[in-house]
Order: sequence, then structure tokens, then C-alpha cells
Amino acid sequence: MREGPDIARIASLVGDPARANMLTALMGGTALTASELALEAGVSLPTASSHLSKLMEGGLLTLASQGRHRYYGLAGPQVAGMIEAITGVAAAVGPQRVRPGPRDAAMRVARVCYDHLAGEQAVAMLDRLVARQVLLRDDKEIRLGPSAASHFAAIGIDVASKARRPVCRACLDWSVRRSHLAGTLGAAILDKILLEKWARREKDSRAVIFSPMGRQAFERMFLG
Amino acid sequence: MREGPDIARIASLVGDPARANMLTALMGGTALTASELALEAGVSLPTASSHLSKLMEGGLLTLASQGRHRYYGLAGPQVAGMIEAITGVAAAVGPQRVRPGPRDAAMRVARVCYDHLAGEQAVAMLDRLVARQVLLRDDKEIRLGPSAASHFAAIGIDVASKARRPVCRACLDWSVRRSHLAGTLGAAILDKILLEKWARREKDSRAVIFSPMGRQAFERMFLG
DNA sequence: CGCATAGTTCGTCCTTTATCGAAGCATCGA
DNA sequence: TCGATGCTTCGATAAAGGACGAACTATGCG
Repeated sequence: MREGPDIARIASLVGDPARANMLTALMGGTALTASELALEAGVSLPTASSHLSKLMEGGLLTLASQGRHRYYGLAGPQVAGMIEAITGVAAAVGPQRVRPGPRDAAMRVARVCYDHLAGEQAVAMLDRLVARQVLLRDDKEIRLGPSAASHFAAIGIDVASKARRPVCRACLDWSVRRSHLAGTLGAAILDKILLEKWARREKDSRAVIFSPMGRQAFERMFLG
Repeated sequence: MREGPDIARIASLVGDPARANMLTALMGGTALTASELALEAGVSLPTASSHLSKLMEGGLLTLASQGRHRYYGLAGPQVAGMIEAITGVAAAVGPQRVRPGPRDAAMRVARVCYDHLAGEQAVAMLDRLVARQVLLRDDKEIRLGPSAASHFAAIGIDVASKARRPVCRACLDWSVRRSHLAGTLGAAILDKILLEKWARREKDSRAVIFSPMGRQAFERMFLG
């Protein structure tokens, strides 16, 4: 009964625990089926289906049907950004969660944030790239340094801006409370990490686990 | 029953229409009393009071008691950023609101976004400052240009970074879908506009109305 | 064609919570 | 000290919406 966009409608979609768990799961970047999301949210299939249709109707999800599988994914970076913003507030406002647990510890070290790497590793990487002046940062803004093109070309990443999306963007890390690298460059680096099998995705989690070899390679490449 | 920060808890706080209206009202940047917020949200005083204590408990608001008045305000820029992010998704997802109305038209032109200016005017200003190289922008990142210090000093704004907050930050405008200027510089410019009485705040709204004289002065200063 | 798997729809139960009137505190002004 | 105003707490009511089992639809496989 007031102005502007219907913010309560969107927020209440995220405000249900089952739906919040689904959205959080989808922050991993890969689309999931209804059954997987039901498991993830800890509800029955019918319940999950009902939630999913609400999220669809609200425009927060996209649906890709492949045979008898229906893959649900986040509707876009804007939605992902909103989830991260809410996560940030939730983390800042109340460490009233007890039991950090081993799952959370791994998440703090390295995890996927929609399409790029987040966590302590990612924050350290950005710090190092800035210290070496591959990237330049003024406060929270990041841009490419003079040596960036050749530096990333050497490891097979083309830094020439192609998409409408910014090449590098700062993304506030909810666990460390400092920025890590997002944007197409952040996404490309995560691709590289997984392609080279330096790390693997933990099943049913956003956590990213580096192998000992992979960690060395990553550190040589980005933290050296 | 899963990982990380309790995002559903925060989102459900914003997910109630009455509370959403209150938070939207507080995006104006000024703290308001419980009665004002009750009016704003269209609910009775007891109902508003109940909502406010929930928002307080959730850590989204701060409270300043002055005599028998109790002023509620947003807990900080992080909360404001979250609200803007949700607003952005809501605006992108569904222009299913009919009746844009005169209120909304004014809002699109110029409005307050927590502590800085947003809307078409603000977007135009940022564009112009970038074109004149007072500010430099790479994609979505903004930093000061060489002439920035002297340029802003001339109109009484000290650009030397003092607070922990970044001097300039990009903030995505939900109506125009492009960035405007936030950060301490954005806040200082809004202060200037109101101090010089180039514009006034519309009562009970985030809209900012420029006077004819004020508009000229503003354009001379920032769009010239 | 028939069975198995993936998913949605329907009907019903039940918890959650938003709402307001009335009464209770607290602070100000005289 | 005594109203008056601003706000909160209490108690009762009503409505919204989340949960699941059972039945239904659709796709794939043999």
C-alpha cells in the first residue's frame, strides 16, 4: 500500500528457512533438481515443489527442463548479490550460532560464491595480487594493473573485457569481513582452479577443498 | 538446521509488509519515532511497537532515546545496502505494480538513498563527473581523479579520506539500473545540496525536490 | 506397452504470527 | 503531585501459510 517495488514480497520468499536453504545451496552456482533441493532443505518432495513454484513465480529462479529432470538455478547475478548481502547482514548481526563445526571451518577457508572463489584463500589471493600491483585497489574498488594482461595470459586467462559484466569486482566476504575478487576475472580463476583439479567441490556444500598439490600450485600462482 | 549465518531470520524480518515499509522509510537516513513509523507502515501503535522490537532484536535497527521520544534508525550502511539489493531485485523482477503515480515520478528523478543522492539526477551527476575526469571509473569501480581534491575543495568538500568508509563507492540505482555515487563523497554532496537549500526533502518520502534556482546551481556545479 | 523414476497437484491439519483494544510504565510540563 | 503524551506489554482473535500423504502426470527404459 505504499511506494515502489514490492520488497516485502521478495524478502518473504527468502524468509522461509526451507527456501533460504535452497537459495543458499544454489549459491554454489550449479543448477539442482527438485529432489536435490528437497534434500538440501530437509523437506519432503511435495513441500519442496511448492516452495520452488513460489520462488519461480517470484522471479528468483530459472528453470531448465532436460528430459525428466528439471534443473533450478538462480535467476542471475543480481539475485546472487542480494543473497550475499543478506548473508552479510546475518553474519554481522548475530554470531548467535553455536557450533561452528568442521563444515563451517572448511567454508571459511574456501568456498564458491555463485561463480567465483570466496573465503580466506580468496581474500589472501586478492591481497597478494594487489601487493604485487597486478591489480590496483582504491578503497573497495578494484581495477587491472598494467601487468595484469600478461600475468593472466601466462596462465591461460584472457583478461580482455568481453561481456557486459565488469572484469573485476570486489565482493565482501561474510566470514572474513574483507573483500575478495568477483567479476569475470574472479569467475575465470575459479574455473581454472577446478579445471586443473587443484581443488574439488565438496558434495552438497559450497566448500572448496584444495588438495596438497593443488594448494601448492595455487600458492605458487597467486600467492607467490 | 544447516550451515552458516541465519539468512532466513533476517529475510523474514524484512518480509513482513509493515516492517518493510518501516525499513524503506528509514532508508531516508533520518531516525524516526515509533508513532511516525506506525503511520508510515499503516498499522496501530502496539503493532508497530511489536515490529520494532523484533527488528531491534534482529539487529537491523539502532535506538536512540531522547527524553520521551525514542528514535529508531537503520543499524548501518551494511543494512542499508541489503535493503537496496532487495529493492533492486524487486524492481527488476516485477514491474507488476500499476500506477507509477506522481510520487514515484519524483522518486525516480531524485531521492535519498540512506545518506546520499540517488535517481536520474544522481546518475547524471556521476556520468558528468566521470566525463570530466574528476572521478575515474573502470566498469563499476570509482576512484578520485587528480583534479578531484581541488575541484571539491572549491565547493567546500574535503575529499581527504578520514573514516574507514570508502570515499566513493558505486551504488546501483534501482530505478535507472545504473550506478550513482555513494560513500563519504556521495554523503557530503547530499549534505551540501540540502545545506544550500538547492532542494528539500519531501515529507514522509525519500523524494528530493529541487527548486528552480537550486537545480540551476546544482547543474552549474556538477553537470556544467 | 508396462513398469520405474521425477515431479506436481490436492486436501487437510496445524503451527506461526500479525493484529488490535485495554491496561501498564515512563517522561515531560505545570 | 497530577494530568497528558509517547510507547510498551498483555491477552485474545483471526488469518495466513507451511507441512505431508495420497493421488495424478510425464518422461525414460526395456
